[in-house]
Amino acid sequence: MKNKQGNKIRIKDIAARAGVSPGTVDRVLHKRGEVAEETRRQIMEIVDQLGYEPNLVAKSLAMKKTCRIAVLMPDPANDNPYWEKPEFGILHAAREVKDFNTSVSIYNFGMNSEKSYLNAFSELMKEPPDGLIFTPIFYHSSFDIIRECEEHSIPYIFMNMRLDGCNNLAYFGQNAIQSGFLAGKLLHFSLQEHSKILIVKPNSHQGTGFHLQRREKGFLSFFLSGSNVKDIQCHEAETDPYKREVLFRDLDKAFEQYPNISGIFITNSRASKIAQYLYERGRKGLMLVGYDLVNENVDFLERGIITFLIGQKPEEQGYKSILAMFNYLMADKHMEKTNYSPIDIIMKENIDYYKNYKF
Amino acid sequence: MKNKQGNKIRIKDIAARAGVSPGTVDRVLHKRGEVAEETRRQIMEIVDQLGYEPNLVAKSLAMKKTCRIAVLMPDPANDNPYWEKPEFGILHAAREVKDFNTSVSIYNFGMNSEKSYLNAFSELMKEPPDGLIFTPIFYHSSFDIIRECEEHSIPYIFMNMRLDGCNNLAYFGQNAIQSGFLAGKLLHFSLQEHSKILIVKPNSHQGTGFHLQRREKGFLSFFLSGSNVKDIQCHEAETDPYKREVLFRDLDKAFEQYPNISGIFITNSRASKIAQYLYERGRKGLMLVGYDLVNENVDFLERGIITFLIGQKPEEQGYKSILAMFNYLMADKHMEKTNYSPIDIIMKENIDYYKNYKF
DNA sequence: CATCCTTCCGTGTACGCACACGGAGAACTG
DNA sequence: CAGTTCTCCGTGTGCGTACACGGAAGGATG
Repeated sequence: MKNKQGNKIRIKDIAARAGVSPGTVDRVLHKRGEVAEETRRQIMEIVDQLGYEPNLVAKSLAMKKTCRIAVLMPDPANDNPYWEKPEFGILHAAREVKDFNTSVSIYNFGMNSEKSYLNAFSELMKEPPDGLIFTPIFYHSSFDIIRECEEHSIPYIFMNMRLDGCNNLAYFGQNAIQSGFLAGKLLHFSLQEHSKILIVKPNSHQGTGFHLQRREKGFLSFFLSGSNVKDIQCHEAETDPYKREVLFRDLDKAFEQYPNISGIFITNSRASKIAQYLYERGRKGLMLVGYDLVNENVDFLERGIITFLIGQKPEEQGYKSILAMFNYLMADKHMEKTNYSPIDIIMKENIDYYKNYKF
Repeated sequence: MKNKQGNKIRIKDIAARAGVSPGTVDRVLHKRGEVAEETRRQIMEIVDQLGYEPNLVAKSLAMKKTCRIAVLMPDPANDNPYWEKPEFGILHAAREVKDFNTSVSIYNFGMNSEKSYLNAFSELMKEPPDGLIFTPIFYHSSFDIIRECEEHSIPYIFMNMRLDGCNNLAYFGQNAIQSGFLAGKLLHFSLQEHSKILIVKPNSHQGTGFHLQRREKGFLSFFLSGSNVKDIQCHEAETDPYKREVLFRDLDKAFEQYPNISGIFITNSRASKIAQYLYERGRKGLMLVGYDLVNENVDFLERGIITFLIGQKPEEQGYKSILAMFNYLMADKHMEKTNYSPIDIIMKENIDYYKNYKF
């Protein structure tokens, strides 16, 4: 039998063994001096020997320290329902850490407005938090934010997106290039030889284009690598999937230009819009690969119009970002700098187990 | 700004509002009577109004109650390295709940020995635990175990495998039929028309065969459904993948009988053995689909000899089983009865994000 | 030798909750 | 009306840790 139960070794026990009072042990454990070297050494020996581990429950109860974590992310209500998912994870984590004297505040901004981004940040800086989690969508302003964080010694974590060369504690998000590569593989897998693929590139008004470019890069690199044994060709179409007329016009044009397209890859989460197009135009049998389990996408996946969705566990990204910051601030626990979420391959046959994320 | 921070409403606050002492509020909250109905009503009103939620940290510190959770599962050392994974999750959960007066003890048995199964159970029943988590591998003995649990009023959770018609609190595991169905889809996807598939059926000495049968059933049901538009044929071969000579002999025989097999599906976690066979025999270009991210499988997946692995997050199954039992015993939180783990589709291109499970 | 400071350590209180104990007052008994 | 029981409620202590405070012993200083 393997027993992993509480050692039940308390500060008091160590004190008794060492013949001192609990206060002394505490001073040693917290390295706040005022203990004779000989006594310190002896106590540390007993600590190591008994394998003392502090009771985190009692610790947090006694701790006066409270910590405030701020989150700066796009508004799920205004822009893209995708952002409900990280928010869901964040709220879940917030509930878990609430009783540990930790509060979480979410500040939202509009994805189309760099100004609202900076406004939300200065709003949260009215009471500087102990740690910041944010999604650095806008390139230049993000560096302003980073600078200000570093001036105030506020540690920060990137969620969902990241910038290179920063002193962020960590990044929780996806490996966009690799996910694009995988998308390429999936289409290659399911298509006949000499097929043609259309890559739909949303002309992003904002900084989020960064991600999309990487996905595309990964996608293309699959077909440029030796893996393209089926000699599949890629074409591109730039459009605005948020505007129905524009999208339909651009897709019509693309199909006119390349009539025998049999696979489509779209680099953002608007695959449902393409699916709607295919449905209305009566084009069947095409493979369609996109990103993210937003409701509309899930619908079309279940109806068989979207073939694959690539998931990235956005709920988990939010959840883990909060917990990592919490552990860093309250327990001095450090983390890996890069934390890629899994690249989930989701089809009609396994969507059921992904669509409602359970913690 | 959305703020999800601690309400900071304590029993003391409620007492002050109601003009009574904290002890009275406590009696009301714990429904242990000795409070005048009028007072009770008034206090409950304030509780609802202020939205009081107990501080779980302080609660568990003050709680005298301790709880012991026992786990009964196959020995990872003796049998199948697969079982290291649920154990990993269990140990992780054990660490998290340790400071909440909860201990976790793991009892192992050999998958080939129904006797060791019952032995381990009676061993753990020497001190009956407050809750039991187990993998009901052996059909009949499992019902003995269940009966004894119910006599002692010990709640139990099925992990990884389950029996129908029981009063288990919950099941954490996979949907074996659906995962087989998905495997069928994957092979169908990646094969040409009129291909032939070989299903390798391990002749399981033990009760674990249950799972394997369901996977096979799901697999076949895909090809029997209208989905088999490519007219792919399935053949079967029973063998013992644990014994190299037997396996090689049986596979040689199968390839002789059906020379143009281009896809193989194996229903348990020994895909690596088939891969080894294909490698040694120089058979390339076959699609091979199997289960579980045990090291050998991961190796062959990375080398491109295994095409797909189906994962089921065994670490999470272990972790969630413990946490669910903990929440049930210590916080009266109830759970869903059926908790399927996701059916992860894993290829060479996304294995990196699955092989080392991170909590 | 009195005074003061330094070094080292013990004691006490608080964190929010659970629960045991006991006490005040009403109600009931003989 | 003294004595007993019962109802309802306040107080106190402990869970394991953090930290403030203060105290004893010893040395330094005048």
